[in-house]
Amino acid sequence: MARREVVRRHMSEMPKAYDPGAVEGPIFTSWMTGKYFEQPVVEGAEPFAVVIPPPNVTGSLHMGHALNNTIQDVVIRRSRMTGRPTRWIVGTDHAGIATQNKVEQMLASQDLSRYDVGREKFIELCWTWRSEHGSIIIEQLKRMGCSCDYSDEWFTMDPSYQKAVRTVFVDWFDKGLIYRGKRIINWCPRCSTALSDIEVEHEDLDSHLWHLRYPLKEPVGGVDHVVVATTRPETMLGDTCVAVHPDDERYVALVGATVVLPLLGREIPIVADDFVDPAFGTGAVKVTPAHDPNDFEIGERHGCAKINVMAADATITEEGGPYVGLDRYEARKRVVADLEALGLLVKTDDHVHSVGHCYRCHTVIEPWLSDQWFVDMKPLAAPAIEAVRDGRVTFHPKRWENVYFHWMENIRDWCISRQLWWGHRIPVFYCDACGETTASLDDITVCPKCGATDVRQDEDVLDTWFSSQLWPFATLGWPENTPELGLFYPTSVLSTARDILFLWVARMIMSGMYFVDGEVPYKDVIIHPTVFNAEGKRMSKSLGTGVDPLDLMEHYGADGMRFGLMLQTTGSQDIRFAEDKLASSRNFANKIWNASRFVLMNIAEDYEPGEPVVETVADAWVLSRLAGLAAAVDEGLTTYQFGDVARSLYDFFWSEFCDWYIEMAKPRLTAGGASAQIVQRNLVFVLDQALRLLHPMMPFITEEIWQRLPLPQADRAQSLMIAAWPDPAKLARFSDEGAEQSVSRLIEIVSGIRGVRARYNVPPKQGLQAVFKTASETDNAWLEAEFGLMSRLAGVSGFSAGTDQTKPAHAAAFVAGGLEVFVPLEGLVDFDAEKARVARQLEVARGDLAKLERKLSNEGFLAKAAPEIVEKDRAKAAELFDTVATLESQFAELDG
RNA sequence: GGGCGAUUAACUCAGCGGGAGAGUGCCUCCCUUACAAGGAGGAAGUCACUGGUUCAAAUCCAGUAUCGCCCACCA
Repeated sequence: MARREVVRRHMSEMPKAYDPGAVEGPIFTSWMTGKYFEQPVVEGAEPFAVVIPPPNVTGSLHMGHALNNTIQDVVIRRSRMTGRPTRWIVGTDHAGIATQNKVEQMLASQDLSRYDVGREKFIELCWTWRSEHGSIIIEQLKRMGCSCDYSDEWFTMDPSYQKAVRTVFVDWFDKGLIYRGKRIINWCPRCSTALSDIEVEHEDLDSHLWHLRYPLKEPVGGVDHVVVATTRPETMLGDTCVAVHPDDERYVALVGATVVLPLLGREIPIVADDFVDPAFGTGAVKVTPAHDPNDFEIGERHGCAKINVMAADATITEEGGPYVGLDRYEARKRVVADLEALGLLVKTDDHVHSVGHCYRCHTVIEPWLSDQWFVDMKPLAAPAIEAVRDGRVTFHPKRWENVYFHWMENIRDWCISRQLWWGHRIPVFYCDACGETTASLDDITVCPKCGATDVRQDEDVLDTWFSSQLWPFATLGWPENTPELGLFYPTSVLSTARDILFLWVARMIMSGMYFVDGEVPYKDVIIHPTVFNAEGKRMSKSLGTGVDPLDLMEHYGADGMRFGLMLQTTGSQDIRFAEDKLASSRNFANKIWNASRFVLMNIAEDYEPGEPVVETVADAWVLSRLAGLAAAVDEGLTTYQFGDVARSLYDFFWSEFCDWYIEMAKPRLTAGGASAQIVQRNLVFVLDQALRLLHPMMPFITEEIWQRLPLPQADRAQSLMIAAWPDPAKLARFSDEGAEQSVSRLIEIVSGIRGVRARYNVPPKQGLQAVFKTASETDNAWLEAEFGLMSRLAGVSGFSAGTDQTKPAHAAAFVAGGLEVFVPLEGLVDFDAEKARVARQLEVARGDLAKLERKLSNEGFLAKAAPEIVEKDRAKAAELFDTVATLESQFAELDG
């Protein structure tokens, strides 16, 4: 009922310019009210699901989100229109470190730390923070028009999600895939937590290679010291041996000797180890097993002590003797200075080396020895590698599969424990009485082994990515065996940025296959381009190099931003964000608006909705082009070629529908009668189909217009969102090669005449005459039939045509569509200019002809090229030959 | 150290074996009853370089240069 009113809205309500701000809000509300985002499951139809990469609750929309969510919405809306039960699962990620940082900052503003408020209160504050800020990004997705199922919004700390996380942990723990160990991990002294290897960002920094002289306790063969090279001199406080290569003749005699560690006086051995590269530095390595993964290995092999000289905040511990309490960089300075004072600093070389930084706060990470929980990844990786290899999961573009394989085949164990408070607490309980360690789905207070009642839970929480990896099935209700899980798993497409390929994508495949019957979590993975700024730099809020999607939507509309992004999403090329593309898209929206306004304005009072009818070549042409468009769009979306699709839509709508078909339709509309009725139907039909094809990329404007279209009953729907997607197979009936050729020819001739008009500055209102010298009776008939259109489009009021026509005096002349065209211009022709122009054309035509003739006289070409190519070139050569002859005679005439 | 991507018109980018394209910008004309966020016309490119494959190369292969990205236990 409400819809009826909407349809009846008169076009006078359509302002001359499209105003996205006035349209988008109400349209989105109507979608929400209509519950179109929650499409019911239909028996027999193949479900289609996408899980959104859950944005952090701390997040706000940036250009990466804008692009990624446009892609997902395009795919989702297209699927929904094809009638498949379609769900876009939405939600947010609790984002352990990021959220904890936010709340800690908040506390810091009151001069408080998390320790001041305590764990319980702190977690409570995190929940409060989440409820106050966590839905900002969800609202921004709505602003973009994203058609997620907001009625079922997920959060990675929901009770059922917590259950999924615990189920996974306990299962892997019981299977021995999760273990605890004392290892060198990546420690962020600022966040005060361990990080996994892939949460560390390496950056080459200019630094130094310090050469330190370590004295021997007793000289060996006259040698009283060994020189080691290091990039982190402060770690020498934790040195427990010096290593050399066993075959290094310079040092072989020293193996087994004792070094007195400077500054601390500790006696440490010289050991031989294959790891040492004799060519690097001095060939002698100071070994600090507690502060370097390689040194850890060497230390293990030689039974050296592991002395931890650094505290959690990267200050020196008591093990560092006089340096206790100093920050690591202050300690570095002091150690170097003190060694220099002792004459033990041999030299300081400039040295560039790669330094790891925390991916959350960019603090330099410290390799640090500590007790952590790990996942044994190799057994999980094997089936996930296989799934991509055999095509159960396909990456787009495909080359990302190699990146995936490389990482998966060299996968290392995953450190999953974090020394944070906000997150999924590790469900492990220790019994101090009997030493038992238990992983449990439910909290326990009694030791299952000895019955002691003072069990305590592990203090750490899990890596946020540990819970994120469960997203595709935890959001479908797993570990319960829900109907949703059966219907929508595996999901259809995952679209994401490449920087979380390992952190998230790979891990979802591994855990999904492990827990859901060996089934992959999604069939297609789209790795979309990264959006950079105009200078090609990463967009960054802190550096002020970013562009805010909300501002863009303000200026260009949500549709303008979406379409502009889609235009730039081509191949695998990263996007240097070009705002002028958004301006064209906003203009495009305006074009759609005005073309629609024109169509609606020209619908007669007694208009009867109905099927399109081919009355003229223009009708046949536009329907044929539409059929081609539908096929191209459908195919392009299937293969995720978003840029191609956007361009096809743009070109069809603007260049073909607006510039030519609407212009060709005008005389018929003005004339009225049966022909007007037919052309109205065709205009409505083509517009309707075009709006459907445009809808996934430009949902708002298309919906707003579509509601006003007078469609046949069968084509109607409550919303364009759920209207039928144009079926290329059905539209193929409109394909008409002949009509396409005929109109191409017409366009060529009209453009030629317009060119004459522009060259001689003939005012638009001044009519022109045209004389066509044709080659056959067929041409004459064709001209006779199509002249009406031509006259309107080129402003030609009269014509004569025939095989015997000759060039009138004072006429401009050109060749187009296989005809010689003369436009008499009494007194207007500038002979010199015209001569120069014809000469130029002649030169080009002769050049082309010569090139073609050379090709056609090449026996290799004739023998080996495909016959249809040869045929095409022959026809082209014949045409060029005629053109050259014509131009030559024109030139001769001008000469005389 | 290993790998990947890019190099096409002034700018941003398509095209990826057989006629060099688009948008923006620029030049000329036009406020024509859908749209000046518009219409019509136009100028503008040894497709980075070198070699190879092919009847045919912007397109495939190899190498070079420049820029960018990723991976790697680079004391």
